[in-house]
Amino acid sequence: MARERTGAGDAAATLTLLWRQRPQSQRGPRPGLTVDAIVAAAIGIADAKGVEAVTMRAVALALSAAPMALYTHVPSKAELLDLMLDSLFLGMSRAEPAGDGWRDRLAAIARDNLALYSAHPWIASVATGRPPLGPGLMAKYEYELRGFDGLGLDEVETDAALTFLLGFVENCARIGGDARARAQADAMSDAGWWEANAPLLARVFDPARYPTATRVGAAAGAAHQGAYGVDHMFAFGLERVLDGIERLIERRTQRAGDG
Amino acid sequence: MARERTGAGDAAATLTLLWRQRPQSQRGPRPGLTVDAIVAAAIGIADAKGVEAVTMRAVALALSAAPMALYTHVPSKAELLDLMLDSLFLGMSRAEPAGDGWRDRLAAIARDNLALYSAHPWIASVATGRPPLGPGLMAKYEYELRGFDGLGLDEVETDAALTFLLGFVENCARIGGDARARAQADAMSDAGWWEANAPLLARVFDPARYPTATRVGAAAGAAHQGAYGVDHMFAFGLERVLDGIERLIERRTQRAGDG
DNA sequence: TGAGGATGGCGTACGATGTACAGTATTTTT
DNA sequence: AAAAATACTGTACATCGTACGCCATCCTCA
Repeated sequence: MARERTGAGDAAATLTLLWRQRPQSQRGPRPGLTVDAIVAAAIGIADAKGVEAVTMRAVALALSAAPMALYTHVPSKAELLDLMLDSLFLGMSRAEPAGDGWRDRLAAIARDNLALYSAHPWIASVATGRPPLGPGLMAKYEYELRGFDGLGLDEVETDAALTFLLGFVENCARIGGDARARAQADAMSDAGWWEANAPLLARVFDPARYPTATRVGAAAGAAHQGAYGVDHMFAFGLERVLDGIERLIERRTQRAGDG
Repeated sequence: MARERTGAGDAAATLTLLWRQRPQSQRGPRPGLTVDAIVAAAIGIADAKGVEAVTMRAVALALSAAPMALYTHVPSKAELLDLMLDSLFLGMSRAEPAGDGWRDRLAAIARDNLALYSAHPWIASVATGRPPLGPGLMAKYEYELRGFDGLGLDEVETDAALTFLLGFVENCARIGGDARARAQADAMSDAGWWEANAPLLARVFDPARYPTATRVGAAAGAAHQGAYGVDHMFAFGLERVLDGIERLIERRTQRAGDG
């Protein structure tokens, strides 16, 4: 029922935390906990039981510490979520793309992002808002921008195109993650849900009033049975995204030739 | 800190509620509350103070009722959110598009959806998950599918293209809504945030390590100052989306000519 | 060889949330 | 007039993030 947001804490504190710039003093007892350990434990819980299971109490329990002990290292839960995200960004694959052409490069970026969401479905429900400007995001941004090298787009266009591509992937991941979460919660797949509710819907729904919706909905529903739905959505959308970017590139190349 | 999800309740109960199919019996005291009144009050609170302010207690207070009185009419908060959404869908503009060509039709659909998100920014953070299969969504789906009439796409392609288009708009709305919410919470715009944190970031961030990110980020940051950022993102992305769909249409038309 | 001070960690407690449960009040039906 | 069904209310509970104050530990300086 509850969903979390990132980037809500004090900005300066968050930045120094993300870049691990806190000067470690000598006085005082040895820290038994570390930021990295806390982040790792939180990610583990999120992967295993979803974000809503990531409570300060649960994270502390996983580390055999008292709940309030976490606050020595992390200002609040919002910062913890930022740290979790950036940590995963930092760990993403950055294989040097073997210049297979820009379409393959961008498709690989999209697939890598989808894989990240797939491994950690909770990211899609947390990654909204201002992204954490940590080393992970920076490395990711740098790497992904390189995929646009030599396409003739200017800086603003490149950033917009990347944002467009990533937004598409995130949207797919969100829908896919929700579908999976629901299937788990209901112990019933989307297809099963439809079958269970079809007769009920038939009683209230007048096909004559919504002819197009009836026709298209039936065909789309049949085609999207099971987990195949999101895969198809991703494949279809990715082609549209790349075609759209291709048009932009063509126009820019043409303009450069004119000028 | 908390975000809500829809579609979590009992499916059959939700459907009868969405379509207002509950048989009203005669016995017992006159109802002082109605589903519509509850939904309207909840929407009012969400518009004024955000979804997180929509608590059962707050909605009840707005209706001068006790918190638990709501549960007579609405099974749970998840259903209430479903009802809020479907109610807004039902109220959307459905001007018959004056056949200006399919690009204008789809652009109008996108703009109408963006306007809805703009008037009720909280929708973007609630509209995840299985959509409420109520009269509002049905009417919306029917209307929007009509925008694809005569393009030569089959049913599955039409549904996929519409989902693609709407997903793009929702993503824009989510980012825009978050930016606005942050600006309100911090009493500081995104631009102001950047200025305040730039020196701090400069201390931890090594431009030599991320040359592309530095160059593109600076240009994109300058271009996206203020609220213009999301407008630009929407305009840019919409062109890409329509270009991508255009390619698909071209291919289908060509195939039909071949066959 | 202490004394002082900074720091890590903990126990308790508070306000907010959704909602279960057990009534009470009000109306129609028998 | 009694019974049954319905609308509403008051209280209570588990769970969450986290403010606050206390203690234990360790370095540093006298």
